[in-house]
Amino acid sequence: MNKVRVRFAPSPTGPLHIGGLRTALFNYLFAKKTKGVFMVRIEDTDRKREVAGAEEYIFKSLEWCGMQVDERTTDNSHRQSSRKELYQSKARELIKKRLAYYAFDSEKDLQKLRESWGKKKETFIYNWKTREGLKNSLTLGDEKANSMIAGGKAYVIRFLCPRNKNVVTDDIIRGAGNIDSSLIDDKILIKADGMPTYHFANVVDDNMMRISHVIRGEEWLPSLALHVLLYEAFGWSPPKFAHLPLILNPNGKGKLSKRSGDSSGFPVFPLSWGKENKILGFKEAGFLPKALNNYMASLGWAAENGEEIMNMDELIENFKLEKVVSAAANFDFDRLKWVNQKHITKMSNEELLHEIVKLFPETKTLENTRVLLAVGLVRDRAETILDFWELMKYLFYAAEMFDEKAVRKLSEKTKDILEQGEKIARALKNERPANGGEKLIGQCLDWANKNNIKSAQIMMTLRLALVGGLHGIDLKKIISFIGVNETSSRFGRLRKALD
RNA sequence: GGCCCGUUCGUCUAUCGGCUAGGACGCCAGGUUUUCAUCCUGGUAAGAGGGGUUCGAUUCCCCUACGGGCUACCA
Repeated sequence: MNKVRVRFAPSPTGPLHIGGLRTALFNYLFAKKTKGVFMVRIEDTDRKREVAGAEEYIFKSLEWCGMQVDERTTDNSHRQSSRKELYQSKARELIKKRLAYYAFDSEKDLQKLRESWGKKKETFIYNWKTREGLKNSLTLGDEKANSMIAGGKAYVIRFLCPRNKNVVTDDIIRGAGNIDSSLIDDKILIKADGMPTYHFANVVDDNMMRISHVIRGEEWLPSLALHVLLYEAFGWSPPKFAHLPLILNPNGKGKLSKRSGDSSGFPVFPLSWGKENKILGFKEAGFLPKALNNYMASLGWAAENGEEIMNMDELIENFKLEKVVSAAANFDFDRLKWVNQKHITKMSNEELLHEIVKLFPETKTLENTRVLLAVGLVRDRAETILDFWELMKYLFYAAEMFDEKAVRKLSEKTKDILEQGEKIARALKNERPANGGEKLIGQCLDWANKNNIKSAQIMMTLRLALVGGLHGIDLKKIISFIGVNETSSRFGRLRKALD
């Protein structure tokens, strides 16, 4: 078998979203699995839709996800816009072979035709059915067409789609298919501005770049027959195709979109985007790239050994293109969070701290060993990296506010409890910090016992004083971490707050 | 409208004609945690409908329904 060469071919029309990223991932996994080459090609043939910064965003996103591009040029050649002349000369080859022709119909004319056909409840298609009544080099003759072009008349180059031909297609994921070529239109190959359309540039480039497998989204399935016809027209053998299932909105209605992410409160982009990075990405929301990759891979594919939590190496190891499912998958944010949490549990405290510092620069001002210790204390509770600061804040700073609901649960003996706590804490000030929690809580419970106070009540009171709410890690661990002095002062703070 | 693709628990999926349909997320219950989580144990819940083929269909074929995609000088 020839060496595998695959490409991820996005359009720089905006931030890459999770659908495109998943396509990139499956290309990458397949390339790595087969020791092949992973390339990126920027399909920027529509200058009107090009968005500044989008290309950079694509590369940054791939980098963040850990998908290294194997062949990356230093010039412009990864952009289709750099190859305008090539496509034009290729289109002329087809004209010479009488497999393509010039057309002069204006966009307005065509639009009118579509409208009038629409009124008849029919669809206008520019092909065998209609081309003979339209303005093109087939009806006008070569001579006339050439002189029009020489005279500066705007033109496009169209593919002369054969009639009544059964086009057989094959797909690694979906198997064989066949389509009647009479249904396909004479696709524009070269637009009036001289740029190629997607279909043409795509076929020419895949051939020139010796792409072995085209792995792309399902939305391209309807044009597969056209592409096959194009390869045939050139006499090229086509690559193998694999059309990936789409990622749908959580409710299954439509392709996953930014809008649904907004309204349901989850990101759809890997990195932040927009003015002042207004739109949050998965990165900023505290997701690990390996978790995102893991989750994206699970949309439409499952490892044969049943493994659910995999890093990139394991994904590559287990990946099989032919095992990708053909049905579209609904995006499920809850499951992504679970995958992320599982990846967090596999990381060391040091690795976690490294990630936390990136999201919370303020932690840099704190003593490193203390933060590391805190990370170890709270790590089991984190779903995302973004959760960490909220989870360990109280280990570094006393709460500014006390949870109101919790305050209402306090008994009339609260002040006694806190005063007693302060007394016990003061008496323990020479104790080794590590023992502080154990001793302090032990003595408080003894005292509570003797004074007819329920242990649950005293624990709740002390927790509220130390944390500011009724959540958080074991009280003994908190006290040992912050020390008896700080503990005493926090007891005092709550006592004063209740005055 | 036309064409294409799809349809297994609410969700992601397993099943290469033998199924008491498995796993995971979520949800519910219990246990651990003197809190909240984590964690553990258990539970809930599915092959769209109708025809074939077959000794036997979730699995193969056809029809219908539903969903999605495409139908541009966008990709």
